[in-house]
Amino acid sequence: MRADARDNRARIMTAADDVFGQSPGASTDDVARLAGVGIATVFRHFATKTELLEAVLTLRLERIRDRALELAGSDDPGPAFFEFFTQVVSESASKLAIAEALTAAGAAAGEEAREAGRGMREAFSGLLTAAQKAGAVRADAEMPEVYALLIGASRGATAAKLDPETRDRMLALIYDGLKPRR
Amino acid sequence: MRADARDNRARIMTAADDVFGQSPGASTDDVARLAGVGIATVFRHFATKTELLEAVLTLRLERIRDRALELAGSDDPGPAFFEFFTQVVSESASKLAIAEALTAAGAAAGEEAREAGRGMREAFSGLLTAAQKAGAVRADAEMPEVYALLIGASRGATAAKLDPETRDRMLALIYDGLKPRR
DNA sequence: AGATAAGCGGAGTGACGACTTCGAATATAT
DNA sequence: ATATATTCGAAGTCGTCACTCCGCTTATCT
Repeated sequence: MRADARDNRARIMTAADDVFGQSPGASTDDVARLAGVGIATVFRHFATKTELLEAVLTLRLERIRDRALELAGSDDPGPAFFEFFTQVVSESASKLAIAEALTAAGAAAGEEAREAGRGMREAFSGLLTAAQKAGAVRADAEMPEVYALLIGASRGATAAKLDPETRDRMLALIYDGLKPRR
Repeated sequence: MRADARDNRARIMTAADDVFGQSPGASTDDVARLAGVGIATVFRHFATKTELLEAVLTLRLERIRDRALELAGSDDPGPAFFEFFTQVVSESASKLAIAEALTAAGAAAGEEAREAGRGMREAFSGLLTAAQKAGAVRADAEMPEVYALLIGASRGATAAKLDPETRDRMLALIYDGLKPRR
């Protein structure tokens, strides 16, 4: 692969991440313009718009997974779990826009993105069980509903454009529900 | 207004509610086809697609508000609050699709829909304070974050396509966080 | 029943966006 | 330095969708 081609690919990805993160309905032209390349170049690297969206989404998911794995190394599982939860919710706005764009564009997520999602959930699951073993999270809360809470909090915060204080108060309520019953 | 016109208007509204509730990206033709009328008829009753979406959304919001007002009359405020919460979350899928279609189509919601949203939130706020007075919900939880929870739970349940059991387990976690600390 | 005004359907129209084509430009290999 | 194969960008093409125009139909009033 030629050096300039690789450069362009990278520039397109970051531009797409930016553009779609802000408005899911953005056009391919918008991406090309921000990346400083022609439209054809975008389509040469990503055969379809859906493919581009998938690539961007996959990257995001992998970054979140890495963050989870990093925190899993911590020797204080309780705080690690809650910190991860909070972080994902705070950064949700742009990620969600991209996921939304994908479903809007071409129905289901492709294999690549689905695999990335799986990896992310596994890492999160690891954080959860560690926090439970440490007694920071009630033992009878299972992965599906806790994950649903994560998604819900993220989407809620994004949709309602919550200011940070309200978001933190909402998270505090959720965390109280997750803590062991006294 | 002629009788057949009123009939058609009603048929168009229910068709739109149905169609947009299932897929926010649906076209006006789809609505006309389901309603059994021509496209022009749709546009005669609703000058723009946005207007149609707003009408449908407003209707939904008003129905929810009415449900809240109805439950506010109950003499058992705790259960009334939680029942309302659960019900809104269960029915969220279609409502959200419509709200999404609106924002996707024409930016912000118009005056009519915003007014309906305000009314709905007021009714919900009434349920909340009543439940707090009855000691069923912790007193230090305020409207903004509780409302954020409602939105989040709804969006989460919809986005993740939760099966009813997981959804109920998630709600149980949320409700535990809302109950007074022991 | 007959007049008439309101309502109706379906074939346009114009804009927009995903994707393609093709001649010009540029990186690498000798 | 020159050849050549790859990449580039701008101007298309094609399909879709919101919205309009106009001749026909039908409810309502006398």
